[in-house]
Order: sequence, then C-alpha cells, then structure tokens
Amino acid sequence: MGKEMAKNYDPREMEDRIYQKWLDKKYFHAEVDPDKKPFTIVIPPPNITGQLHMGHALDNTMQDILIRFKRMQGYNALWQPGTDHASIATEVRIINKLKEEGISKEDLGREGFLERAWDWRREYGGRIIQQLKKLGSSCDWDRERFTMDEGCNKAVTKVFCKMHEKGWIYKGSRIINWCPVCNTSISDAEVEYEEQAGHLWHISYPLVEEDGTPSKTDFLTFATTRPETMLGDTAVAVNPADERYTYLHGRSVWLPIVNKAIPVVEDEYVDMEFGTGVVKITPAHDPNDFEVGKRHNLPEVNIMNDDATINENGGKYAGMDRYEARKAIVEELKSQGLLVKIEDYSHNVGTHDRCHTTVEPMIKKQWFVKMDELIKPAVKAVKEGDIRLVPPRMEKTYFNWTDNIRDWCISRQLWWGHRIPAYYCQDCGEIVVADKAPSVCPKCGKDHFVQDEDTLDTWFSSALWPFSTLGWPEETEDLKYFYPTDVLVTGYDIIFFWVIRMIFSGYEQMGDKPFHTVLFHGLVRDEQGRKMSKSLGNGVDPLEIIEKYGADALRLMLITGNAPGNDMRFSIARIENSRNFANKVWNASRFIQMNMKDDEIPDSAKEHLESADRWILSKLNRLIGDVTENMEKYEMGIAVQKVYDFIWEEFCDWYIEMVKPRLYNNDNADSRMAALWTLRYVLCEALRLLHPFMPFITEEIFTTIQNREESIMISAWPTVKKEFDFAQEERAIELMKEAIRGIRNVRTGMNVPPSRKALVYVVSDKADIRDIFDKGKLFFAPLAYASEVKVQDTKDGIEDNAVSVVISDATLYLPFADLVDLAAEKERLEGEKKKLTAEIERARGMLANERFVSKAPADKVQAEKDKLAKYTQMLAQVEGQIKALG
RNA sequence: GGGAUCUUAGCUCAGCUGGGAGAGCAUCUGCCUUACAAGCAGAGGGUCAUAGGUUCGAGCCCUAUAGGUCCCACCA
Repeated sequence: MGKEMAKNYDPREMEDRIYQKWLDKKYFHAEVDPDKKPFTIVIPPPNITGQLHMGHALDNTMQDILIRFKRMQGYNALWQPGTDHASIATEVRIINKLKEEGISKEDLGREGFLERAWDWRREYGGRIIQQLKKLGSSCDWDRERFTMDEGCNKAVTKVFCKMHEKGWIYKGSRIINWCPVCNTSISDAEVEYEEQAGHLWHISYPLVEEDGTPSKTDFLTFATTRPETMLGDTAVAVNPADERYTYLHGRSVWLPIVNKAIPVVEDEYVDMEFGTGVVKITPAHDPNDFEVGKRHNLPEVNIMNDDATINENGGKYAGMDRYEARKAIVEELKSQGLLVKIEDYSHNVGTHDRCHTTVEPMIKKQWFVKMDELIKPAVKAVKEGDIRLVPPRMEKTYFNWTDNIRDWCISRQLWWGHRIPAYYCQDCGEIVVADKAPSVCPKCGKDHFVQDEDTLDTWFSSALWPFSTLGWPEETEDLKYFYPTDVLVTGYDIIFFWVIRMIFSGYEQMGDKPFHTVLFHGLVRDEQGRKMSKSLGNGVDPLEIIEKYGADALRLMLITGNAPGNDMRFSIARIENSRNFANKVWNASRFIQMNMKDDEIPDSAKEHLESADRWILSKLNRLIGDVTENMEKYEMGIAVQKVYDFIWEEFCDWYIEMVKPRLYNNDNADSRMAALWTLRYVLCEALRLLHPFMPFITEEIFTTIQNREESIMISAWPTVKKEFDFAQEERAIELMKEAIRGIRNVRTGMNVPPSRKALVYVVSDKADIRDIFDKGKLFFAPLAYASEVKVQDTKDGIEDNAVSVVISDATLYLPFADLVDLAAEKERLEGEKKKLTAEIERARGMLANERFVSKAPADKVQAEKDKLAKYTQMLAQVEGQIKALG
C-alpha cells in the first residue's frame, strides 16, 4: 500500500521538497539533442534590484506552463534564465546606500564604485531567482546568465563595433532628454508624460529699431510655459504664411535680460491658430526649437548645467535652480512691463520613468543607433507573419512605434553598465571604436588613449538576450540548435523597450528572427483595479500568497479567466477558490488511493468496463483533444478552465459518485477492478493535463497514487485514444444525469417535485445480482434516492423511453414519465423540433445556394453538410421522443 | 490630435473562425451523506452600454453615439 495521504491538502509541506527533487534529478536541464525537436523560451531577465511581484508571477507562470506542456509533449524544452543588470535602477540603489554611509559615488571613484556594485549584485542579485523557484519555474538553472557576464559583454562589444563600422552607430550632438537627478541622458522610450497644472506666461519682446535699439512702442507678444528658457532664446518664429506678421520678415526683436537682438525667422512649424502665432525659439532646450534652429542656422545657447541649475550663459541667474530662475525671471519681466498676463494651463510634462523628475531637453554629444535601416526587417517580419503577436491587436502598437521611429540614444552617463568601447587619442583627438584599447593611434601613432566614460543603455544588452545567452558571438552548438527560440512571453508595456529591439537585433546579428511568437499578458492590478505600486503600498507579495495558499493556487488563479494582453485583477476570493480546487483534487485522489488498498490493478480490468466507465473515458478523450488544441493556440486560461470543470464536475461529482456502489461491493471483482482501473487512469491523465498549471500537487499525487518515483513532469502529455471513443455511452449517461438531476436528494426529501420521484427498475438475468438489489446491498445514487425499486429479470413492462444505465451485470431503468413533467417535456421537445427544423432549412438553403457552395472555403461547406446531417439525425430523435410521449 | 481597448448576472471577469449566454464570488433553500463543510444537492438572477445596419441567424461583423481604461504624439 502506498503512503497515507493527509486529510487536507497542505502545500507547505510538499512544494520545496518536490522542487528540490526536480533539481536533483536535473529535469529542467536541456542539452543539444539532434534527435529531439527543441522548444525554447528565454526569460525576460528580471532586474537584479527586483523583488518578485505579481507581474513576474504572472509572466513566469505563463512561461512555465508553456515549457512544461512542451516538455511533456516530447520537445527538448529549454527555458533559458538570467538576470538584467538594470543600469539606472541599480546605480540609483547603490548611490542611495552609499548616501546612508555618508559617501558619494565620486568619493569612491569609478573603480571603487563598481566594486561596490558587484558586491551588491553578489548579495542581492540572486534573490529574485530564489523567488522564481518558489513559483515552480522549471528554468534550466545550469544555464543562468547575467547581462553583464563575460559572454554578454563580448556580445555587446561585438555588436557595437559591427554597427559602428557599418555606420549605424554614431556619435553626435543632438537634443536629448536629460534627467538632472539621475544625471544621465535617457532615450525617448524612457520619457513618461504626465499631465501637470502649470501656467502660460504671456511675454512681450520689444522690436528692434533700425538703429539697433529696442523699441519703446512696438512689441511682439507670445506665450511660453517655461519662461526661464528665454535666456537661451536665439530667435522668435512666425509662420511665413501669416499675414499679420509679414511686416516682421527680416527684422529682429530685443531679448530682454540678456539684452541682445535676435532675429525673427519664418517657419512652417508655427501654428498660426495657437496663441498669438509667435513662438520663441530656444534651440538648446526644446526638441522642436532645435529642429527650427537647424533649419535657420541659429546658434544654440545652452543655459543649464547638468543638475538643471542655470549656467554662466544665464548671467546673473547663474547658479539658480531652473524653477527659482523661472520665478525670478518672471519678476524681472514684470518689473520691465514685459509680462502681459499669466494664464492657468494644464500641459504634459516629460518625466523620467524611473524617478519622475521632469526631464530637461539638452544638447549633448551622445551615441546613437541609426534606426531607419535597422527597423526594416523588424517591420517586415511582423507584417508578413514571420513573427506572430498574440493577441494580434498588439501589432498596431508595434507599427505605431516602428513608423515613427527615431534614432536611439544609447549612451548613459552612468558607471554601472557596459562601458562604451570607444577610445579617444589624447594627442590628436582620433576616436577608435574597438573591442580593446588600441596600442597606438592609427592617425598620430601616439599611445595616449582614454576610453569613453559613458555606459550603454540597459536595453542595448537585453536586445541581444535571445542569442547572447546561447553563446553568441561564439558559434556554439547551442546557438545552432536552440536559435531561433520559440515563444517570448512578456507584458505589453515593454514592446518598445525590449520586444522590438530584440527583433531587429535578431535579424541584424543572426540573420533570423529571435522567436516566432510573442505572447503578451497584461498588468496585474489590485482588487480595486489600481496599478500595484510601491508608492500606493497596494502591492500583494506573491511570496506571502505562496506561503499561505501554495504556489499551485497562485498559479491557477493567475491563469484562469485571463485572456492574452488583458489586464487582470488580483482577487483573494479567486485565490481561495484555486486552493479549494487543489483540495478537491487532493481529496478525490485520496479517495481513490484509499479504495485501491493493496490491490494490484491489472490492465485486463479494461475488459470489464461498464457504461459509466466508458462515459468518463470518452469525456476524457474529448477533454484531451480540446485542451491540447487550446494550449497550442496559447489559450491557457480556457484550457485550464476545461480541466477544472472536468475534474470537479464530471469526475468528482458524477463519476466517483456513480462508481461508489461498485467499489463497496466485493462480490463482483471484475466490476470493482474496472472501476478502480478507470478511476486511476482518468485521474492520472487528468493530472497530466493539470500539471503545467499546478506542478506541485500533481507531482505529489501522481507519484503517490502510482507508488512510483517517476515524475509527472517528464511523463507524456495525454493523447486522444480511439479505443476510448464511446459516443453511445456519452449520450446515455448525459441523459441519465439530466434525468436524475434533482432527485439525488430524495433521501432527505427536500426540494424535489413529487412528479420527479423516480421508480427505478433493476433488470438483470442473474439471480445473484437481483438478490443484491433486492436486499438493498448495492448502493447507487438513483437507487438510494428512488421512491421505489423494482427488481426483475427482464425488461418486460418497462416503457421504451426509460433511461437506462448499466451497473455491473444489471441495467437500471428510470422511466421518463416518473422523472420529468411530461407536459413540460413535450413542450420542450416541440420547441426543440421547431428549432431543428429551422436549422435544417437554413443549412439546406445554404447548400442549395450556388454562390455559397462555390465561393466559401471547402471546410466551411463541409461543416454545413455535417451540421445538416447532425440536425437531421437529431430531429428524427426528437420526433421519436415526442411520439413516445404520446 | 492619432490609435487601441472595454461596456455580458449584485461584484470580478471568460466567451477561440457568427448558430447553446457561461465561471468564480455573493444571495436564497436544504444537508456535518465514511474523499472533500476548503464540501454536497438545488434555486434565483442577464434586452450581452445605446441606436441603426449586414445576415436565414449577431455578445461576436459594420456604422454612429455615450461612458471608462490605456498607449503614442504634443502647439510655444
């Protein structure tokens, strides 16, 4: 006899133990194997600063479900794990820690700082990995990678050099987004716009008279949301088509405070409808103005330091913070009578997505990736279906970005990250981009080189993740075998940051897509539907949930009723329901385990299957087909719902109840064995279907019930078995279920309409069987709840339309008339007949329609034919039943 | 300004290529029935946002309207 199962399901006792077993047995490990087809997923590498949150839990649950499913289907499944160095996030974290010690990163110097960063990474970088394990993630941990490990470093350097050589990476002065708090440039994707209440200051600049002095009477008025930038104004602009201002063409205005003349330029960019139709132009601090400045060859006056204080170009305002300066400048303009009015104004302000500081557009020398050519294959891939996005609507978001792509600013003024492999000759200024510092300058022959101080955007290395983790730039066997990977699972919020960049990097570096499918999920929100965030403090810690309810319950909750790409709400009620389901599975298994006792169940038991057995086996068959299909289509939420319904309703509530009398009756060994065999078989198959979703409990039961060590996770995914197709039985039992619904509680005498108290005939030609029923030894739900039981040896006297069910060697007949309200039933059938007749007419009509038959796809036409046949058959049945009812 | 998406039972949400309106929770009734009260047997509850259209047939497709959410761009 196998081990005793505890009365209640307790995940705490089993999950860590089972996970350790899987690790010990190396089930997660994948090696190149030419005989097997690979299935590969690369993990979206979590930040080393990260703590597991519900988003990770969902993301990794989905990946684990897919990889376990494919592994069971016989694929060589590799789930490639790793972590991301997360340059800004980590650097900020370490700086804060240093601050507590009263030191700054400059105090430590670059080397010292990096030492601290690596220490930090060693200490905390593995934390999230441990948390992923709690979830049951079947990653191949032997292959764990880090975006800054040696191989990834090589990949990054190689890509940088390659693309530089191609001219696709360049250094240039551009207007970029500057975060004054993080002290670094950031890319467009990292800017988050926030609606903020602000003001619109209406300001006048005097026109410049012919003698070069500011006019005392003629002014030009315009509005601005950032008055302090006037210090850097180098022009004002009007639309060339604006007739109000033709007189200004070629003239200048006087820039107050700075006290110099700046030209009036004409540019289409100015919207005549907005405000006064005049715009001040600050090329160094506004992206649009920058463009205007380029077109008109305007000087660029940078007025700010890196910390967003005013610099020496700001004259007496130098040293002031940008917002103090704003106040002071407004005051001064007011005192000069140049401030016309102040209006309340709400507008969008760009902020840094990490720290939410208002970004300052500035002109800086930065490294960029040229996107126009690089993006082309990435667009083509999705357009032509080489890469499939699930759900397809994500394509719109994707193309929205690719169509408006701008060059990617990749340099960051940070220390934690991949240092840019560019070297500057101190003697002649030559720039050399190479994987190592050159020994001598190719231009002047000297050897004084200094490496670029900047590091690369974190996403530069993550873009290479699908192939860098497999060994690129080395030509490894892994790479040949596992690349392209199969499915990428991630949130729709990082389409721009990551997904697109991986796709174009894959095509550019590998000449092939990084994966064929991207499966998106949404955000996990709190119970009120708010985004979970640290500042709100409404985050639910997955680890606490796992501790209390088990990883299986958490996983099931996350995946049920969750459609791809849709946000979902966290709900403790649904967690409880998931846990209850686990308990249900546990107890059903315990019941089977108890009844198996010490018995060996021979396979020959199959030869004595009874109708209830055939019914559940047939149902199981259908389930296997459906679930597999849903899984292939990434409809995991639907798949698991079907497994859930099957186990709880069909298997537990019906089959187990039907089979109880046979288990308790020791007089018919064949019948009992057949029931036991079916119980165990169906349970094990259902456990396999459930395993990707709830790996721990299924493993525990699977090994216990079979009293074997063999793991469910490496067992075969169930397939549809022709031998278990029993359409007849399915119909019979479904009908019986319908008939006895409502009378199951007859014993308690409640809630059952009198007309439904059933008279049950038990028919058997065997005397001993009749005897069992006569003496009430055999328990079966309809019998127990029946108003009367008649035992006889032939079918004589039983109406034709009685519902029958075979138990052991007896057949039970439940006369329809006793079970249902005949008048109501007749009415229902008449309705049914009407419906079917209409359907048949429709199908006939469609098939008679030449246009439909000739133009519709063949399978559609076939489907109609099938329907016609089916409906015709059903109609005959219904008509028969009506006739039988009289 | 452009785009996406949602509106289905009291609540939270599924509903795959048009053909049966569903789940969990909540509510009501009755049950401690030897697998399970983390349970069992039942019941009630929906004009599928509104208005049109296509179709033999619409929760699903089209158009418009209202409201919500999100993304992108951004006019000083």
